[in-house]
Amino acid sequence: MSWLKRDFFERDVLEVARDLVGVELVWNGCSGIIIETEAYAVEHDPACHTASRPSAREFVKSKPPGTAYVYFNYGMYWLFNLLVKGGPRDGLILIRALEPKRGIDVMQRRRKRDKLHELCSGPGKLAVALGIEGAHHGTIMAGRGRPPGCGLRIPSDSKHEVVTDIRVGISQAVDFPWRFLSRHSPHLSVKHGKVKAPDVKAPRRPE
DNA sequence: GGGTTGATGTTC
DNA sequence: AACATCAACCCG
Repeated sequence: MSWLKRDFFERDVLEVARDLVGVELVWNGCSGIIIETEAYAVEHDPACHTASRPSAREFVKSKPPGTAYVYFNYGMYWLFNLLVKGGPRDGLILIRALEPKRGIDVMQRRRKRDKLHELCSGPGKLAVALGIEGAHHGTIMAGRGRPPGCGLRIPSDSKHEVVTDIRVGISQAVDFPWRFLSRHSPHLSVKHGKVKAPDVKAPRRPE
């Protein structure tokens, strides 16, 4: 049982996203096994923040691999990502679901839910459960500078059948098969990725 | 079950 | 205006 080091995040973003399934995310007294991730690539991926946000490009440029990229979405939820950098493809990996392990009572209180499969079965949910907020943007999660309470650990008994799927909840590059999940886990977020149907209520383009 | 909707605020 | 979400609510 050892902490992931910085070089884990110095590889191709898809490889890292797949390898994170089965890894324990440890966060200030709470933890869970990562069972679902999504990869976003810095280059040639319209769904990645770097495609539209200068601040995200600056983050990638200035931070070391293994740094937490935390942002606020839909006016309500913090989403937790990890920076991959220094391999063939740089990117950000969204942590989408955990199997709760440690600090379950604390997570139940924060989530106001008792059932284990409702604690961390989604990226917004797991941030609430772990107590992740904007102040944690930039937390170093591997290598030198990592706070003692936070990190990524390889469990001794990691047995996961990793399945690939398309990414969830986006409207750009919807068909990239860059979602990775542990098959049959009861702690996943949504069941299957689906290509969004055209929105009939979308405003028509003026003549 | 599945589909729909409102809550909410940051970024560009 | 769009947005890497969630839970409550409807209907059946």
